[in-house]
Amino acid sequence: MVTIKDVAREAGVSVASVSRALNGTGEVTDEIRRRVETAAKRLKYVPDRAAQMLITRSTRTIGVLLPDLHGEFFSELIRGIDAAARSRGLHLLVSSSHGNVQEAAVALKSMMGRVDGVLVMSPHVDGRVLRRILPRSIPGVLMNTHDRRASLTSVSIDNFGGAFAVTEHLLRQGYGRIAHVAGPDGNFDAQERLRGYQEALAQHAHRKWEWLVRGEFTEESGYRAAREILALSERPDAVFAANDAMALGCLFAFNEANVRVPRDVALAGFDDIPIARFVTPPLTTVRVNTSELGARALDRLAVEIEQGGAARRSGEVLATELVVRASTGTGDVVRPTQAAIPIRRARKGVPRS
Amino acid sequence: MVTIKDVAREAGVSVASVSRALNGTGEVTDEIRRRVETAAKRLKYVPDRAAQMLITRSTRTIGVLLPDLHGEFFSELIRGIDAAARSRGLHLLVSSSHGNVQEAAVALKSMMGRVDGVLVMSPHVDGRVLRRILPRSIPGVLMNTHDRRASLTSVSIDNFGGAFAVTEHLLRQGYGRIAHVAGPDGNFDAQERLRGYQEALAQHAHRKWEWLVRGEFTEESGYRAAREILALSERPDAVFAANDAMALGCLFAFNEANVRVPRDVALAGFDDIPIARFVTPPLTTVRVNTSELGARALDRLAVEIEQGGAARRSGEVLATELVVRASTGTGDVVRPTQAAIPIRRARKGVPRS
DNA sequence: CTGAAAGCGCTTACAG
DNA sequence: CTGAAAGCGCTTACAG
Repeated sequence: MVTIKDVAREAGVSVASVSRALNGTGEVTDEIRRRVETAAKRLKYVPDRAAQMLITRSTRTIGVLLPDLHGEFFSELIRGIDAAARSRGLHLLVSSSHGNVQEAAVALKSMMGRVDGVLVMSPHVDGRVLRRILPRSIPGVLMNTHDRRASLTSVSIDNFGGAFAVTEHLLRQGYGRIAHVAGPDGNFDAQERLRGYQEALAQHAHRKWEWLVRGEFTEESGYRAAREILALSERPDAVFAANDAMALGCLFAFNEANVRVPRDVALAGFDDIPIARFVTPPLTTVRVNTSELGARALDRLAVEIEQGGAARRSGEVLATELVVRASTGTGDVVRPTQAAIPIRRARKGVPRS
Repeated sequence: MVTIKDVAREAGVSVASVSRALNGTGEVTDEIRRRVETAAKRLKYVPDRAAQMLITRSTRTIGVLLPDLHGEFFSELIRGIDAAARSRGLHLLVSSSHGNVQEAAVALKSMMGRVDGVLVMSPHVDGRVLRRILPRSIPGVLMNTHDRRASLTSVSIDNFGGAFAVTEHLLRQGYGRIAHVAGPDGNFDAQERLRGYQEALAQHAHRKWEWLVRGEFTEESGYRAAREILALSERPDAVFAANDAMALGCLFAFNEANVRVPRDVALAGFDDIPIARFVTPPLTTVRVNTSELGARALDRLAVEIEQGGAARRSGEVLATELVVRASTGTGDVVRPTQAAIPIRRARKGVPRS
């Protein structure tokens, strides 16, 4: 292994000068810089990161805690985080696949000392849990997780606004009996989407019909939910599933039962996964910019790390787009819903589309 | 920050004893162990990773280099890698989204000193490139990338066997004019799948018809390929697309042109993405255990790290499964193709299903 | 079994 | 501008 001493000897200078020349910190004559650089190149010198970390107290690394990874959503999220990290010269230490709070806490603790901050999205880790685990000196940013005390920065998708927009779209299309296939109990996204659905119905006082069934955000649970719906004596004329995977499960069940979409029942989802526009009929849904969610969260965290505790905590909500396709009876129009707004306002439950 | 010195003072012992007691290395009396543990707990002591890395020359971290992340495949891959890493107490430093060799090399170099080994899957990094970048002391394992000189361990999906099996299935179903929508030129998976298709045709000497069009592994390119196919004066009676995304694009184009699947043309893909069984008709395809690919690659790498250069390099190929669905004219049978075999044999081009 | 001390490779006041 | 030296927090022969 070639160390800074070897370079210093080769260049005929002190290790201090090597450090200064290579890092661009402190003044160094051109002559010395040149000699150091050629020596470093000749010896293929690579500074030892561990030693740098130890002395500078900085790892240039971000920890990323994710739930069990399944599907497109996470690859997009990581993609956004990675691109933002790369452009800032930060490294990413990722950990996923923990099934409960304990495992998540272990994963998080084992990152301490290796990272300058953490990005967290986990059904098991909310603001309270994260605050308890994290040392004061390590900033953390929550993704798609609400922090009640708002003492941690969070970045979220506008689940409420998207669900509101799609429900309102169905109402405007003339559907009056809209069922909702909700996501798992306790899931933040699921709660917000349910809230958007209910708020839109509440705004249209003359349409009081409401029907709810729980799913697990999987195709299978969507299929089962649709079977339940088909068995109702009083069937809905439209179904809004809390994500596209469940909507696809519904579509499968409807096809099987010879129930035509949208003629017999309209169908809408959430996420705009790539396949949504390839199914028959193409699926009305809400487009979510997942990679941007990751990128924004990383940017926020980077700022907090740089400012070292001086940065203001904040909540940010990312806009969604309503994507209207044939499954709700009409064309292929894409309507933006709203621009990013502070979370405070988003949580008031006021329609914004 | 609380250091090992603080714990030593609190427990009334030397730092050496604290280190020994906490790490379980070297003999320590129960009395000392107890005092150290309570002191560590009371002070919430967490060993500084950077200092440990510096002195032990071990990071307990694996670097993972991936191409631009798109789709389900990568979340599954990372999932498999992460689970295997967790069970060995290893951390994961991931980097993706580099568009060329230079960027990949920079990413890889910036990992040096932070990782004990690297896992690589990148269209821009083959065995030769990786060997040039990596210091001798850092082992590397290639995923789905062939190393000509076989001086690096690699773990791959049996693309050849899967493509052979699906093509043979079409031939046995009686299709004689099978077109292939290939993946990008120079892509390893694409090359192997093409080879499997051609080898299966070659084995059935009486079926000489062959037609090839290049795609980019995207739905859009599959759609365009199908448009080309539809324009042929002499149309094929079956299409084998090199991945499911392109097969879905084909299906979309066929539906649009009122060409019925499988009545007018049979269709098969590769990957068995979740949606494959939900489209109409359900898609015949080849199932790939992506998370296992990641897990196996990590396990191999971990062994090489432990053995420190003494480990034998090896090639491993993971079996695939042919999944027969309605898009090729029949039921829902699932047939395994083969067990994992050494890459040497796999590369002979002998049919194994 | 235990402790004093060396040393991992680097950065950064400090003095010149 | 440059170099000698201290020190980051830890592990591990070494001597007792």
